Amino acid sequence: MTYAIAEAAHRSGLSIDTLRYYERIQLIDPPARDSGGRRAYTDEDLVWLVFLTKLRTTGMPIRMMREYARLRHQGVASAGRRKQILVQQRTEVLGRIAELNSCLDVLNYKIANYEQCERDLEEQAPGRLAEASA
Amino acid sequence: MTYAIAEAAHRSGLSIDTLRYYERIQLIDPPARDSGGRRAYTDEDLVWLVFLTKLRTTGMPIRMMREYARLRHQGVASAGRRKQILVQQRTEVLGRIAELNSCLDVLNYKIANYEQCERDLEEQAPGRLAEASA
DNA sequence: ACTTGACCTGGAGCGCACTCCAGCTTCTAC
DNA sequence: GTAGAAGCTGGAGTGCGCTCCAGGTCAAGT
Repeated sequence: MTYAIAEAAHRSGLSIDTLRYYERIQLIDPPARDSGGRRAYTDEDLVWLVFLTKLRTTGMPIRMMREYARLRHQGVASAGRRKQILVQQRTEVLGRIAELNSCLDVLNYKIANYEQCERDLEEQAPGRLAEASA
Repeated sequence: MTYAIAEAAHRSGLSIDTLRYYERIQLIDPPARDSGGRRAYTDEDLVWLVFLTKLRTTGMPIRMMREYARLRHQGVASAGRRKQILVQQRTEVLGRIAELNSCLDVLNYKIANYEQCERDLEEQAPGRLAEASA
């Protein structure tokens, strides 16, 4: 089973242009072509694409994804380095989540402040207005 | 107490250039100037800067931070809209955290796979090599 | 035969968020 | 009074990750 580029785009969540772009920068191997010279993506291609989108979602720069892709071609010998990249990325993700949680605290604090302000307004006791507008 | 731009940069974690840039695009109000025409940031300026960095960290686009900054000048009347922006951003952050957690699962799965591969190698039973190199 | 639509290529363009630069002024320390 | 550090301005440049475009090919339907 193979997929035309539009279908591969649909299934991977990437755009057609992005698929071609990823190929150009060697994030993905050039897929097979059909008789008319059109790209024909395999399920295997799709699995790799989906994994790439996961790495992208973690914020991994394309440069590093390229390295990972390159290492993959070197087979088992590069497994150590590949694992290292993933472990490093996991650390980044954990850090990022922690960072976001900390920002979430700030947002929640501010929002609570606005809500208190709203309640005060209803009670005609606008004591927190200055605070909320800061 | 006021701070020269270098000190403000240090305390906010932004670069000097970024501080001037934020001023130019009206994310921050032009700070007071000292007798020599140099920027003199107040503690209040710093508080706002730090809050801005929090919003940036959540991934809020500068365009929206600008809107928030603009609304601030309109005082209490804009509190509802400001709260709305923060609530929306909180939703985004929660979504982003969920997304990152899902990617984390993938990373953990892959890493576990590599580790299993390493153990297999030690035991001279390399059955998972193909899987890990995928 | 011909239109239509999906796909092809190489290359240019874009939006974002900075970051850097040249050339100038101003304060501080010696 | 002079050197050096820090700051100023307006504007250009950068890196990233796409995204769009012109001009062409190919295959299927009518």
